[in-house]
Amino acid sequence: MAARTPDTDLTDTASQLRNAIVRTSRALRQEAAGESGLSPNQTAVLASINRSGPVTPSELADLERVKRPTMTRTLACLEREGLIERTPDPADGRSSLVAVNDAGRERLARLRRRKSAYLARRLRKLDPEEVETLARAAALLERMREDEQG
Amino acid sequence: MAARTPDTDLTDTASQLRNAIVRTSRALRQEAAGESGLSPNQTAVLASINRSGPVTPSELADLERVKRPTMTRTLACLEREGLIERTPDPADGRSSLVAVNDAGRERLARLRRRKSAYLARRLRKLDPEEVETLARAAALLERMREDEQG
DNA sequence: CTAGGCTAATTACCTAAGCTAACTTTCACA
DNA sequence: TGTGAAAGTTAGCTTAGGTAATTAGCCTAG
Repeated sequence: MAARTPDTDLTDTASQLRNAIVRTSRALRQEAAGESGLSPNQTAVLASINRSGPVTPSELADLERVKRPTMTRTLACLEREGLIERTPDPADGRSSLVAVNDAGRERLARLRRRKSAYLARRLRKLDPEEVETLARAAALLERMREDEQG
Repeated sequence: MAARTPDTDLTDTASQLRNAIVRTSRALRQEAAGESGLSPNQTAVLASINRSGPVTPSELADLERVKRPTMTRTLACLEREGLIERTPDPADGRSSLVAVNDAGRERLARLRRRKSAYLARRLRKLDPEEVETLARAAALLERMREDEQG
């Protein structure tokens, strides 16, 4: 059976999606510089730690799909901000377990509530079904990312 | 009437979308480093020039929502790669008009065809209606960006 | 039970791509 | 025609990605 979605459409959609993501991500970074005190990257990592519980830096690097040195730096920053805590890994003396502390959870909750954030501001101008489309797109992007985990 | 989409949902969706975008954008950058020869940013700018025809650097900076010095650097790079051309702006001696040349159009077409690109690869594993959701999300993101143009 | 190799984390350094500030050239108009 | 604003660039800062090299801890073969 012929594919419902021929490859030309797919690569075209891929291009459009890619450009939209790149541009939106740029806008997000720019806004974060303003006020929040935490860059979009740092926020995403903090959310990841929160979701995955105590986790080693290496696991986290894999989750976020960055290299370990990059994660080392991000974690150092989150630690300096007092949002995470490390405990020695009982199973491996080379490693440690990273977890979000109270301050970090508070910060995440606050960020999640921010009505004036770039995206929240814009979402409020959309129809409910458009918001729903974006919510499902977000879930799909995460799923796509996780699928390639191996 | 009560909003179909209460603010709590909105800010929550905003958070999820934001993290998904940040992470996907990271993955895109990483892939681009590999092979394509053009970063996602440079690609997005090239596509923008192609879409908007001959355009001044300032207009382009506004379109992409970056500052002028940033655009100067990106244009310098695209020019070095031989993908764009500048002609003096007949209407303003301080400025110039930037346009994609044949090599640039060829490059864009090639990128659009790349079936092995990060997103294209993953889109092929989704249902058609999921692909459709992402396509609509891309359009929405672009629209949201343009709405704030002022 | 230890030698050698593997792995986790870090450090040092490079690059891309945002930004602001400051400078030059050109424009516009009072 | 002189002055202020605007376009583009240059210089320099920051963040966040990367690789290579180092250190410390783990594990296994002999």
